Amino acid sequence: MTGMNKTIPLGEDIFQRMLAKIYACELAPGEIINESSLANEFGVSRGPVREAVRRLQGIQLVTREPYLRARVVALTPHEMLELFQMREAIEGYAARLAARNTSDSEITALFKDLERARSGPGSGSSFDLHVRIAHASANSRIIDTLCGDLYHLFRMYRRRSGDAGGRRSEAFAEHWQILRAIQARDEDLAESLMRSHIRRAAAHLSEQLPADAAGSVAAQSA
Amino acid sequence: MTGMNKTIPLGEDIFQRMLAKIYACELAPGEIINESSLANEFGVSRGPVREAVRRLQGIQLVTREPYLRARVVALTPHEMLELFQMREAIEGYAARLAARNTSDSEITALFKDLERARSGPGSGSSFDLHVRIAHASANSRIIDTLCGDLYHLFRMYRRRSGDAGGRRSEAFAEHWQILRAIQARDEDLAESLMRSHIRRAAAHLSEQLPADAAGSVAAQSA
DNA sequence: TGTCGGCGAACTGTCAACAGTATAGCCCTG
DNA sequence: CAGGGCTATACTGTTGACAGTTCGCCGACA
Repeated sequence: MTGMNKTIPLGEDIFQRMLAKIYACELAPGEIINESSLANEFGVSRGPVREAVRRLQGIQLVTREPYLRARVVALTPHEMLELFQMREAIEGYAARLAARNTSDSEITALFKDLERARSGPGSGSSFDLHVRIAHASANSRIIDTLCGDLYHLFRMYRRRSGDAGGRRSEAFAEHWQILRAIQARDEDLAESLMRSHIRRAAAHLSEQLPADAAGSVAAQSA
Repeated sequence: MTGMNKTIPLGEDIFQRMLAKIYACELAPGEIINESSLANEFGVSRGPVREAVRRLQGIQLVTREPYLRARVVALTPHEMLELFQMREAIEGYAARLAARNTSDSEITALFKDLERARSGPGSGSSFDLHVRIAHASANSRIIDTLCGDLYHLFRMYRRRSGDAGGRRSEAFAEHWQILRAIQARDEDLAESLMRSHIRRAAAHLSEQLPADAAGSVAAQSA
């Protein structure tokens, strides 16, 4: 039992647990973060919690001004659309790079996984292809950005943005087309399709956002 | 004299000063960061320094693994090229948005500033247009990324990547063309030109990098 | 002489206490 | 009864000390 203790960096642990709490909405968007209460909830001092909060601030999951309380970030509908524009730019380019660099065997593997995801469990399978394409871009900076900051933010809000609806089968078809373009090594088409795909997802989201808009805005009304 | 003290957040100050030191290469790429020595150099405790280092880690200017010493990031030539690809994706899209959203008066102002920069001081004027276009995109997430993380990294390395050479007049011509496309509201052209511009800059850089490559790699050889 | 093992120094991680600031409630005043 | 200023409280910012880990040095041994 004493074997291979992984050198327990404590603040790192707190960081992961807070990330989990944010995903689980135990720390909801707009909610105030209290260092002290979190500290004794986790059974540690305020130091590690402080460190974790700073790192969360670094990846834009919490906002904070000097002597004010830190809050879990709450995206307004407008900021949400800006996020989608950012994804359109980066993921589109990732698709282009994927068409340029991915090996044929990797592409067939992607097709298989896509096929499997269609009949598989509903949640999570949709965006996984985006992550896979990000990795296929072979650009580690792009990978880190898409799978890090943007992915965190997106994951936070995915639960409320009904990924369900008729959009699911459409999304599958669009994913399939993108993979086809990558397989055909058509960089322009791959990028164009990915952009359209994300733009459609954004449009679909903004249709059902206005109802939620009041809530999002209310969260940051002082 | 007691009027308007700006509520001095101390760790924030250390953050800024460390940023300045990194820009000035007093903290050179690959150099080891020592919390204690920095602390008594700045005349504060280790706490604020620690906080500043975490934030620098957050914006990818320092790398750090659990119990190991933190270092100022040292980009390999390969990572440098990845950075340029990222810029190509985002700045290209920013140019597109600028063509869509910028007001006519703002565009003429940009032309004026570009003209003025040509005969003005050499340093800094080149990239400023990129910053301006980023702001013109009116997407705050794109602005933050381009003027934050990526800009920091880029600024760190600009001094050594000779921005001089015949490239300077070429860069001006390319900038002028981009602005023309934005003025004409030709989104596709604006994005395409911006991408070409950045790709050419990258090519120009990679030509004179291999000489430096040994140095960059040496910095991270244990 | 070269290499392995242990010892010590230096650094990072963590903690509990202290200082400064903003928020909230209360009292006083108009 | 409403509004403004004051006080109390709770939270963030900062500090110095302590614990755990890694790295470098030195000596012993083959």
